[in-house]
Amino acid sequence: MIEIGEVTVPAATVARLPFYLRALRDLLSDGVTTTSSSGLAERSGVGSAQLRKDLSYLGSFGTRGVGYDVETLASSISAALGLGSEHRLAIVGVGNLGNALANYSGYAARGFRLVALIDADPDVVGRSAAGLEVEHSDRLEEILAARGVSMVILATPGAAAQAVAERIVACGVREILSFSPVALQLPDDVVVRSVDVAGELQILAFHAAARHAQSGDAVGVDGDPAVAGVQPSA
Amino acid sequence: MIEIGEVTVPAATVARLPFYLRALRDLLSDGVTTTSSSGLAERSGVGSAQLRKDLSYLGSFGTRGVGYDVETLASSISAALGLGSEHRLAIVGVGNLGNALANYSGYAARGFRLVALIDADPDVVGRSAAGLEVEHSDRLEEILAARGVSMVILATPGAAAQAVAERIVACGVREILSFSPVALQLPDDVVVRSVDVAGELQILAFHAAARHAQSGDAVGVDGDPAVAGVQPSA
DNA sequence: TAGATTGTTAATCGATTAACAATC
DNA sequence: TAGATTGTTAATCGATTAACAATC
Repeated sequence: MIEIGEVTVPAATVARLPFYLRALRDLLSDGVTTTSSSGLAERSGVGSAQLRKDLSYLGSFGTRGVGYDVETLASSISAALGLGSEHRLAIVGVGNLGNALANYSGYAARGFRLVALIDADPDVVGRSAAGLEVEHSDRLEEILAARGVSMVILATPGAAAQAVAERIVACGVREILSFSPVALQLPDDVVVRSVDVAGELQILAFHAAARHAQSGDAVGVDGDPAVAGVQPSA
Repeated sequence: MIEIGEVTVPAATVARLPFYLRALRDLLSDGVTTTSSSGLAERSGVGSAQLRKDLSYLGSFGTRGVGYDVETLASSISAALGLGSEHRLAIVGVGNLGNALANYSGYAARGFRLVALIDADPDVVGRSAAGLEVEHSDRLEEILAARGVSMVILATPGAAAQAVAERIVACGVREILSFSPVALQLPDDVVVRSVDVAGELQILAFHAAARHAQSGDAVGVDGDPAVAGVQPSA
């Protein structure tokens, strides 16, 4: 659970808010002004009861008998997600993946501003991407402070991740999105979200193995949120 | 839950197996031959009770009073994940991100073999990455069949994702790792894992907002697996 | 034997789902 | 009013945690 003011929002709910927001924005750009919990739920890949329950943690945004105003609900969720204020973002580790993430064009539209690219490799330092020059990690502390970075995407090799993460945290950063496949050991007040591509593939491999064991042996799949044709964020 | 043979494995457990496997491989390369549930749990970023419970779904691999043989346990988890057989992988959508994923060097070591790169953009078709040439999506069906693809990484723009996913599923592929931020509507027997970078950043933004509301307003964080300094896969 | 550590049980906790009263 | 749809309650379900007997 995550408490905001007097309100407590389950972690699982928070993880679904971006889905609702995206579905609402899609509706908006289709010119749809009103939607129901079942319509929005279908677009988001969840059940309508779950959608209504999730929204109920944030407040009461709909009209009984009518549904939700798409624009109002989008603003409310966006506000709940703290997307009103700009979040200044640095990418640390500008290899293949870091570079691809730097070139992602959706940051601004979502309230994020990429303000620094940092790497330890002299061959990478000095290159530019997304209008920024890659700077040397020797100057990490200085750069994070000067640019007011509050969030970091960590895309270094696994071996470097822990040490770099500690330096980042020492600069006061408390939100990290890590692509390094290691369990970072950091203070409890630091929020780390991890994306592990190889791990995701292994989970898929497990499902494939279960499927094969099933036909011929006796296997089935049951109640796994990751197993439905559609499902929210890992 | 996911049933394998007579055994049922909770989805949450499956999602942690890759962490244990990685930690075990790290131990192996450090020359460590034996570990305890608490030692391995710490490396994996989970509690020791959870680790033992997770392993108990797969079987009994340790020795009371002693611990686990690192190599044996790694093999057992690897087998459970179905990494014994090779999984043939295609990347559909070879933009920034798809290209970065193509250049990822860890597939082979993890039992995956990248056998095709497919894109719809004539400017991208014909380029090469990771020793493969990007082929046109007009020939998607033909390519997936000819190469025996069983798993696909989908990294197309959101607008194309649903249609392309349907074609992929029509080819018999049942495991998809999607980087497109849309809720794919696919048959229930298709397993979709989704990675949404912008969504992850939004979740971090929510935590940042909660933190700020906390100091000065009254907010706290409570029991969120994503909130601990270390935590498993999104 | 004494110490250590597993595997499992039972209790707790959190998340999901179904149903429905409130109400537009 | 009749129909529709929300917001919420209560029941179910699944996951985590703590504790401990089994046993090396």
